[in-house]
Formats: sequence, structure tokens, C-alpha cells
Amino acid sequence: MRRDVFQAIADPTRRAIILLIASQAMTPNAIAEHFDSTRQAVSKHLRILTECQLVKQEQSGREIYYQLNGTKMKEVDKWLEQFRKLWESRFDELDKVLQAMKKNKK
Amino acid sequence: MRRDVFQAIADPTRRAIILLIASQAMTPNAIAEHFDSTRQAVSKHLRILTECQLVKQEQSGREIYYQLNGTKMKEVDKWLEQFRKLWESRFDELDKVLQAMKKNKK
DNA sequence: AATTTAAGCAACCGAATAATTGCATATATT
DNA sequence: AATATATGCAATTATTCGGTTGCTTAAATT
Repeated sequence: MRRDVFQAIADPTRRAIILLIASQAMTPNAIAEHFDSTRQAVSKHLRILTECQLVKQEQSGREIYYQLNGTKMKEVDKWLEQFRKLWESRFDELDKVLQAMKKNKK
Repeated sequence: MRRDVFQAIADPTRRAIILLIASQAMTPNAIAEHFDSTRQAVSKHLRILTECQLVKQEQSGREIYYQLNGTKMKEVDKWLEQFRKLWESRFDELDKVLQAMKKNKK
């Protein structure tokens, strides 16, 4: 079973969950209330997020608070870093200009 | 058929393709030579990457050069931007310190 | 002690995915 | 013109994925 950060953030529901718990830790039930899907569906997503360490658990009695692991999110950023120059450089802008010139020729 | 950037970069082979053509545009055959998978498999990945606009085509005779679209990569970066403060802030460092203290208590 | 509530686990199902194989099309090369 | 090469498209298959349903465990509430 492949379980890496990229596969984890591929699902839109999981991205929504990540965004939701980014500001504050939440229990599975509380998270599920924000979605149309059932608690079990959310729970499954949480398991996947936990397995790839994007999310940490903090038990408090019978409640389990899920919290985002910022360090792991960094990994995606690290991968992206390789390409940052592609859109930050002016090559990108130059490309846009060239495209515009092509269009105007028509 | 869901076809967004996040789903596109979920596959490790596609990430490898992206990295490969980041520096210079390449034909499907040339790309396929860098992998164990067949040309058709690579071609399929290229189709997915093209559909979500992560990759642009440039035809030259019967050859088609595939080139990375930096602007689209930016989208992932944009999403990530929401969380950047999570690992750039010192909350993250503080968390590490607290974790270390917990361990030392044992 | 009995009931309610929070959460995880396992089996199952339909849809999507990745890869293979075979075929079609168009451009070079001879 | 015939052949070789580059690429795309379609059908098929095994695997994975997302979700539902039902059950179990454990902690809180009554």
C-alpha cells in the first residue's frame, strides 16, 4: 500500500480536512460534521493522513484530537522547491508575452 | 473523471516525469527510455499531465515535445501557502522542544 | 450497573487507476 | 512507393480507492 504525502493530498476531501484542522485540532466527529460524508468515511481519511504522518493524534479521555503536522507538509514544499524558479523567474513572463504575440498574429 | 494537479502529482512516475522534463522539453520516446515502463504507459501519464495542463505540447514534425508548465505548478504552491506559517513559525520549533522534554522525563 | 457516546476495525461494493496489448495515423527515410 | 519511426487511441485486466454497513471496545453519563 503506497502511503506518501502526495497520495494523501490527492483527495479533495482530505485536503479539506487538512485545511479544517490546520487552525485547531478536532475530533473525528467534529470533523465529520463539516462534511456530507459519514463519520466512518472521515475516519478512514484520518487513518490515511495519520499513516503518512500528515496528522498527529492527541488522546483526551475517549476523544481523540487530530492535529496537522506542519513538518510533514514541508515535504511537499521541499519537492516544489525544485520548480520554484520555473514560475518565479522571468522566463515565465517571457513565455506569456510570446504567447500573446502569437495570438495577435492571427 | 477528476483531473486536477494534486491528483496528477500523486503518482510517483508522473512526479519523475515532471522532474525530468523540468529542465528541457522531451519527446515521449525519450522520456520512456528513462523508465522501466513501456512507451504507452508513459504516454498515458503524459495525457493525464496534459489534461490538467501541467504539461504543454510542442509539435515538431512527427515528434511532440513535452514541456513543463510552471504556472500550473504554482497552483500547488498557492495551496501550500495557507500552511507555510505552520512550519515557518516558531510554534513548530516550540513543539519539538516540548516533545524532547517529554522524552527526557521518562 | 445500564445506557449512551466516541472511535476504530473488517468486510464488502462500485468506481477509478495504472499498465498491457493491439491497432491506427501521420511523418520521415530509403 | 514502400518501409520504418513517432505517436495516439481503444479495449482489457488487475489493483487500488472511497464509501457504506455492521460490529467491537472503551470511556462518559445516567
